[in-house]
Amino acid sequence: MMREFKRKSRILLVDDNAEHLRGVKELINLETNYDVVGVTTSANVAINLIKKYRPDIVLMDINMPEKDGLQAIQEIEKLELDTKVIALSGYDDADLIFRAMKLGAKGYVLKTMASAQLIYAIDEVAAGKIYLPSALSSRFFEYFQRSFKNEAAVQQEENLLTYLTSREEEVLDLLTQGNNYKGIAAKLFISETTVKTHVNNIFQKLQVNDRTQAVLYALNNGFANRRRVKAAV
Amino acid sequence: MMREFKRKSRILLVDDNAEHLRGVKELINLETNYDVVGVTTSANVAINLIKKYRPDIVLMDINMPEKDGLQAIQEIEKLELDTKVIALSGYDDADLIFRAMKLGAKGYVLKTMASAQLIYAIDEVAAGKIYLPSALSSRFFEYFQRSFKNEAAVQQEENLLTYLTSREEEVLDLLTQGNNYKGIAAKLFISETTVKTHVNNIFQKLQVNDRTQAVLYALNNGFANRRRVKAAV
DNA sequence: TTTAATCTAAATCTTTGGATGGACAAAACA
DNA sequence: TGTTTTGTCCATCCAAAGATTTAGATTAAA
Repeated sequence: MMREFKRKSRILLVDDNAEHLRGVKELINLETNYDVVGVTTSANVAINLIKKYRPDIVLMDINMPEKDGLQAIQEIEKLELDTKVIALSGYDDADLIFRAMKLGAKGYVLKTMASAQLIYAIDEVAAGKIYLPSALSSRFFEYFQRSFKNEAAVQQEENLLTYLTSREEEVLDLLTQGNNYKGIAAKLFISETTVKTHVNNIFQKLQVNDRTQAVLYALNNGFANRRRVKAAV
Repeated sequence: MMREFKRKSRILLVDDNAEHLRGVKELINLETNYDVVGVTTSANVAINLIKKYRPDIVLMDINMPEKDGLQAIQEIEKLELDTKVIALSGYDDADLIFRAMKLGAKGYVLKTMASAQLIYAIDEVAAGKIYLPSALSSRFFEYFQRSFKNEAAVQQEENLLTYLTSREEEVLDLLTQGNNYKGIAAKLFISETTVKTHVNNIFQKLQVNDRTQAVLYALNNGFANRRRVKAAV
C-alpha cells in the first residue's frame, strides 16, 4: 500500500534569510515526494514566480522587512489558484497566527520547530488539510474566543439602547438604513414632525448630537442583533 | 518528577444518553487524576449542578433534544466561572464545531473517537489549553476561512472606496467617527468650506446623498480595513 | 383614580448640511 | 512642455436637520 503513483508536490520557498532558506531546501529535498521548484528572498518576486510556475505549496516567511509576508499571503489568495500557503514564522504570537489563518494560510509553522514537524505540516497541507500544531492551535483559539467574548460583553454592559422604546427602535432602525426624516415618515405612516420628536428622544437617550453619531452608536453596540435587520444602503 | 500533589480535577458529565454516560464515567474513573463529581442527562439540571459544585471540567453533549447543548455552553460561559467546557458530539459538522468554539468551549470531541483521545483532550484542557483534535481543527479552519473569504470578496468587487483620494479618505475617516464639518475642519487644519468640497466629492464618488449613507457605505465595504482606524464614538 | 409613559403632532427658530460654480497653486504625468 | 489631478478656498442659496416647547390621546401601572 501507499504505492500510488502520485505526482510530486511542487514547493516554493520564500524567506529573506538565505541561510535558513538553504537549510529548509535541503531538508525538503531529502523527501522523495516533494520538489523544491524555486526559492526566493523577496515576497514580490515570489508573487511573480507563483503566477508563472503554479507551485502546489508555498512556504512563506512572514517576518520579512521589505514586504510583509502577510500581505503577500493576501495577494496570493486573491489570485485564486490552487496554491496552498504555509506561513513560516519566528513568533508564536496569537495575533500573527490569527491574521495568517484569516488571510487563508493553510498552515503555520514555527522556525524553531523540529524539521519533522515541518515535514508533517507539509504532508497534511499537501493532502488538502489545514494544519496548525497543537500549541499554536491553542493560541489561536484563545485569541478567537477572546474576540468573541468582548463582542458579547459589549452588548451587555449598560447599553443605552435598552432605554429605547420599541417605536424609537423602529425609527433608529430606519436611520441605520440611511433614511432621512421624510423617508422615515413615509415608511411609518406618521408625520415628519413626529419622526423628529422620536429622533430627538433617541439623541437624548443615546447621548449623541446627530444622526450619524446615533447610527454609529447603534452599529457599535449590537443594535442589529437586538433587532433582526439586514445590511444597510 | 510529575510528582506534584495536584488536586484532582473534578468533572461533570452531561449526556442525555444514559448508556453512553455510564461508559464515559467508568472510563474517567480509571484515571487517577480525575473525579467524576456528577452526571446528568439534562442540560437544565447541569447548569444548577455547575453553580453548586463548581466542577473544573464539564463534558457536555451538544446533541440533546430538550435543551440545546450549545445554548447550555453559552449559559455556562455567562456565569464567568473557571469551569471549562468540552463539547461532546456525534457529528464532525464544521458549523457545529465553529459555534461551539465561538461560544467558549475549550474542546470538542467526537463520541466515536477512541477513549484515549478523550482522556488526552481532558488532560490538555485541564492543563489550561484549548484542544481540538487535528481532524476537527482542520474542519474548523475551512469554515473559518470560508467565512472570511466572503468578507474579503465584498471588499474587492467594484469598491467605490478605491476612487477616493487620500485626503478624501482622511475626511471620510473623520466622518465615520461622528464629526461634523466644523470638527473635521479643526482636526485637519483646513477651512470648513474645503471640508464641504471634499465631502461633496465623496458623495459623488460613493453615489450617496448624505453623510449617514456615506458612513454606512464605508462601514459596509471594509473602509476600516483600508485605513487603520479604531472604533468610533 | 391619579400617575407615569408613550406616541402622536405642531409651531417656531437656529444651526448645520449640501449643491453649485468658480478660482488658484502645486504636483504628478505624459 | 502642456494637461490632469489634487488640494485648497470662497460665496451663495436652499433644504434638511435639530432644539425647544407645548399638548392631546392612549394605555399601563400604582
